[in-house]
Amino acid sequence: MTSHPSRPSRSAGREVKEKSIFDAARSVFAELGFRGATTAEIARRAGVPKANLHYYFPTKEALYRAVTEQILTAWLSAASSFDEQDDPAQALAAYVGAKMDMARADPLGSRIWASEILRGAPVIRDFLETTLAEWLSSREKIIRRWMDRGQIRPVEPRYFFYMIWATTQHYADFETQITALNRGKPLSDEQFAVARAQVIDTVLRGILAPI
Amino acid sequence: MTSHPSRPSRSAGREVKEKSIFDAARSVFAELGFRGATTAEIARRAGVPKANLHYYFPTKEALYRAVTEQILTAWLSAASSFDEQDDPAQALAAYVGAKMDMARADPLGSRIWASEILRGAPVIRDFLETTLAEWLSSREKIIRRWMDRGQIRPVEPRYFFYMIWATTQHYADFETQITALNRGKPLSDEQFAVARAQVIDTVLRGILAPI
DNA sequence: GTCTATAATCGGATAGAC
DNA sequence: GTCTATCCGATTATAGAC
Repeated sequence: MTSHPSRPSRSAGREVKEKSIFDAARSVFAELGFRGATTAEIARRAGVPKANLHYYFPTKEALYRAVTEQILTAWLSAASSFDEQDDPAQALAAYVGAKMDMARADPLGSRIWASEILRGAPVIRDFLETTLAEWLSSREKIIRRWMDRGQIRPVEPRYFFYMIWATTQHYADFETQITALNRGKPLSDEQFAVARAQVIDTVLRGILAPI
Repeated sequence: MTSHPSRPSRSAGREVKEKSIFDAARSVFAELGFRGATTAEIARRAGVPKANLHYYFPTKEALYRAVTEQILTAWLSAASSFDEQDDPAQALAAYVGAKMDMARADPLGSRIWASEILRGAPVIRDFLETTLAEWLSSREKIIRRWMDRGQIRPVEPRYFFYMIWATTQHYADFETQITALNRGKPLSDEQFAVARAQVIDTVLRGILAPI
């Protein structure tokens, strides 16, 4: 009975193989985008025959959607790190720090997002227009409250968030360039820690009202 | 004699057609990257038969190299906007402003650069490791001189430049996302002017030593 | 569930008439 | 210089044996 489970989810081997395909897909999509990626290359990196890949994920698009789905889920959980705290410095430092940690922990996710945006966001457009837009609006209100209280300088909240997103994601999306400018070596943990602290500090100094 | 010039450069029609292919290539490479782009789609957008494209640019890679070549040239001319002036605020404001203007004037160039970095920079790697690295080193010295004089706060110059690059290029690379977050409308000239001013202001406040 | 073989289509590039 | 017709390798996906 258990040797040939009709429902694949029962098999532990399935999960392992599915994950290796999934991970390989992430790396190929991150490098080459949806159109540039080939199922042959994904299968090669996963170490499975191409037909096997199509058994687990019927089409290239289904695989791509599964990958983006996971990225949006991860984004949602990280977005909550921006809590409505009373102290803007503390809240912003936590948020920017979390974004830097994400870029470090999952650079591929950031790159797939970037690539999807570059091609016009056909798959995640709805997410951008609904979930992301709502999130941004709600945070905008918090920022404006801080401004009204004189806790931060007056800024246009949207452009302020774009700066945070751009700067933090840059460490993932442009890792190739950063490495090339670092004598060919990826940033060490120590270097990244310095960059992380400096990004937080510069962002805060840029927006906090001088005492 | 002139009706069938042996050297194509003699023909004015050639320049027009070459440019339309070149421009179409820029837009397709910016959206889909080198691998994702197809010569058929480039020819379609240029309004020429595919074979005609291959007459002017023998291979897809030759066309891509011509496109990147132009981007590196544009970068070099913009890089000089960071002059060794005595006043850091003035020099940095000019540089950041110039970068914002570039992102607005030529978003495609920025996107092609981003896409090239995402795939590991096979074509511009040498440029990154030589020209760009040297430029960064020389500017780093200027920044350190300003720090020594107490004109700006102590920062790691490299990460400071990464923030400038990331933030300014974000307006080109993530235009799709920014538009989606702006009720589906691209930033107007007025909105962009606000963003531009705010980016300059925030960067300066983040690094300038409080008086 | 797995994987070799293959169908069907796409994409880069060229031949050769005009 | 231009462009239709076409070659041929690459690519997505499936058939069908195991």
